[in-house]
Amino acid sequence: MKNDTDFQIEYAAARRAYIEKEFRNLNEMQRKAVLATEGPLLILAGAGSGKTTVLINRIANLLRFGSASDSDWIPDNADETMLQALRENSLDALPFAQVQPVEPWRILAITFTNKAADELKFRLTQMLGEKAADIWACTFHSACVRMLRRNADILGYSDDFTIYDTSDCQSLLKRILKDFDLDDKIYPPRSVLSAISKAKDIPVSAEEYLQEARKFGDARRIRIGEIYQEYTRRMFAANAMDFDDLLLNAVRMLQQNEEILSFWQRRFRYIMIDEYQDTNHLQFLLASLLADKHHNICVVGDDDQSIYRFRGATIENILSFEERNRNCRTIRLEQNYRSTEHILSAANSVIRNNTERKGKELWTKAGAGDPIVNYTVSDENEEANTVASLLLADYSSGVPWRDHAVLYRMNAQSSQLEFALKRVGIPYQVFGSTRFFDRAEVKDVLSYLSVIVSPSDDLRLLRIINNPPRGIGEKSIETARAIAMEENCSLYDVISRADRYPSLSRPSLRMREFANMLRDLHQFASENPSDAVFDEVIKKTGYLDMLQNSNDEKDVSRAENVMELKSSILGYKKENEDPSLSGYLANIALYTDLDAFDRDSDCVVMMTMHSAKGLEFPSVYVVGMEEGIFPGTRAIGEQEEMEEERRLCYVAITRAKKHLCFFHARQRMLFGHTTANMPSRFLDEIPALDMIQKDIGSRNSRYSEYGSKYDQAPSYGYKGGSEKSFSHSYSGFRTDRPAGSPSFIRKPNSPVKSSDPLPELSLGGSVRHKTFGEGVVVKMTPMGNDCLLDIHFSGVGTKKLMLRAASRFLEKI
DNA sequence: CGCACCACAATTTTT
DNA sequence: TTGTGGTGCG
Repeated sequence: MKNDTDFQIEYAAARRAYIEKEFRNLNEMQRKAVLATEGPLLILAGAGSGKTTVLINRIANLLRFGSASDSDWIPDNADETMLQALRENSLDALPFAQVQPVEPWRILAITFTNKAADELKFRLTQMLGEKAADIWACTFHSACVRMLRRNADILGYSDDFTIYDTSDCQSLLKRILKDFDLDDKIYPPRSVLSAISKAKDIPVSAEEYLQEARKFGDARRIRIGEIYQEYTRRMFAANAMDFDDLLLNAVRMLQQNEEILSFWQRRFRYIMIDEYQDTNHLQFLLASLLADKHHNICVVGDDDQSIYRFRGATIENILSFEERNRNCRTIRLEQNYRSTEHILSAANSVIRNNTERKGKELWTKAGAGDPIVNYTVSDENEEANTVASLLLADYSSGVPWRDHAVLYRMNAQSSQLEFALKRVGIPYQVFGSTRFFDRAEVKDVLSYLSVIVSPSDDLRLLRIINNPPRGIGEKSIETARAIAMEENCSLYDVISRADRYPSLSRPSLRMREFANMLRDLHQFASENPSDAVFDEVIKKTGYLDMLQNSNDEKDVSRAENVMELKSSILGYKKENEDPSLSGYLANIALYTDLDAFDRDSDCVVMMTMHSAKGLEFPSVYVVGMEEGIFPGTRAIGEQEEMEEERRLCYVAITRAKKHLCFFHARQRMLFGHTTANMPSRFLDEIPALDMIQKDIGSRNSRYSEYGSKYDQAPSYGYKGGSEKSFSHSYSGFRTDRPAGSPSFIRKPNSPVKSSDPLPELSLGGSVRHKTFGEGVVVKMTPMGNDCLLDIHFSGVGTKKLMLRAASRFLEKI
């Protein structure tokens, strides 16, 4: 009976039905995607269509049922009893529904951000428990690091290679330009770096690049080729890799070594890649290599959300996935679970103006919802004030701060908004300005730690050799560098035996003292945990002393930042079984500010539209909807650029769940110049039915001007501490721990400490606000441990303020 | 050698 | 307007 074809079909169908029941909470398309386990699969997932849910359930399906949902194969021992059990959905039918359940470590799930990876891991753990820990859910870059740490030696790197972040690369490049005596106006570091990055993406080596450039006789390209070559040489000498190198070297490693390739190919039976529209060519190569044995590669993406073309992402990867994988199945997820109809209609209408796309229409069962509001304001101050009052109004009707996001095109637009919110006491979090790990003092200390791990890291050694000052001057350093160049050894080697070089006789002693200190620290690091190394470093180098003995008040916050770094080291130690200093440093390099996004703290979120990708908020405020800003000047007249801007607009719109507001100003001051801009063309692309117009007019402009006088004073009225540290959020590592995060996650601009004295206000009492002047309290509405105040300021009008956070602007009179 | 002052330029940036 | 990098002086 058991080989009977009918039975086989029946059994497979019953098995599939059984599995389908497990995923009955998904919609049909989602379920299809979850159950299609074998072979290449392209999931075109519109914004808010539940793609993470699909990813997670797909993994769950693989772990639980293996390929059963997508296979005709039935076990030899399959019989009527088992079929019956499946049909009856009986509890012990599970084994009958399994075909080679997948071991967790055979799954590779690639995301683009650490945050997304953490989120994935967290949700997988929730669903699957402990075994989720063995799934490789990580970014391309961290996957590469993990693979390279095992075998980078075949490429000539040692396994404790360091990772250079963008600013490290920039300083390296600047050094090279200087040494080559090239003008950084003619060879701007950023664009040279991007040329190198593009070359690596193809990938083309420095030698090939040079050869090609020489063939065409292009002088500039030859120069860039030479820079590329030197850059590569120095990176290698420092045992360092930049972000592109991580990918490039992983690819090289797999291409060059059959054994390693086959190891990883066999290991990853299923590969999933999220945000596929943002992959570059190297990432495509890497994925292709890894998937070349099992061909079980599932990519999820949305061509309409590709907004990183400028960074080398190629939409081509997703557009041609079907051609490249002939037996590929494609599933479209178009039902949106996030937004209301008006918002989706706007999104669809805007993106329809793009030509290069697969074509997709989002729809929802959520209902029409509230129309979008398009505000016309007179200038950027009124814009900020309007946002602030809308936020306050919403908060006073019971909506938490965290439900709101303010999005803009450029980080430079955030400052006026910050002041407006600060003034009325709205807690907020700004993302994307100076990263914590980019701060000079943090980089300094990290450089010490890096050099201790790998002394051949010339770049970082240069950063600290005379910092704190130890009498090793520019001249001496140059001499030492020249010797290092000549002897083809590292700078460290030269200074540690400085007494051997007559030309270094004067700084010799100080150099050797410094080298000895590093050597001792290196020794210390091999026997002590990383936090102790940190302590030893700041003690022995006198770095913290330097900050603490300084008269500059900025150094107080610098010292705080340095100590914050220790928290992050401790955090790393706590979360890793085998914490090493080099592991910590690698982790840092791959860390971004967005990872610190803290949805637990009740704050309004401010970020660029780019950073907002992948997030959602009940209320979204998009400011600066003006020609020349969004779309930016550079995109106007450039078809491709414009389409990217439009995709960005699509991303911004689809962040909103319920409420969406646009703002455009009649005139705006940006970079010190006032310009009058037309409303953004994207606004015209939104159907009138979905959007109502509101003109704030110039009624309030007098008051905003009054306010603007103070808006320009950066640290106005702030007692002690650094302003910056309050308006930014940063933290150490976060594998998802929703609550109970260690203390180094700082709550930004959070309502003032409850210990701070609050002005004792009473209804009808008089106050003075540092911006608005004198006023009378006309209404007090207690909210949680705070209080919403309505204060009538003479000549300004009635303003709503939050007592706690606005108290530093307020005094009782 | 360190600090102060002035010119200059300034999308976006998952790693 | 803001931040940064280069130069010149004490």
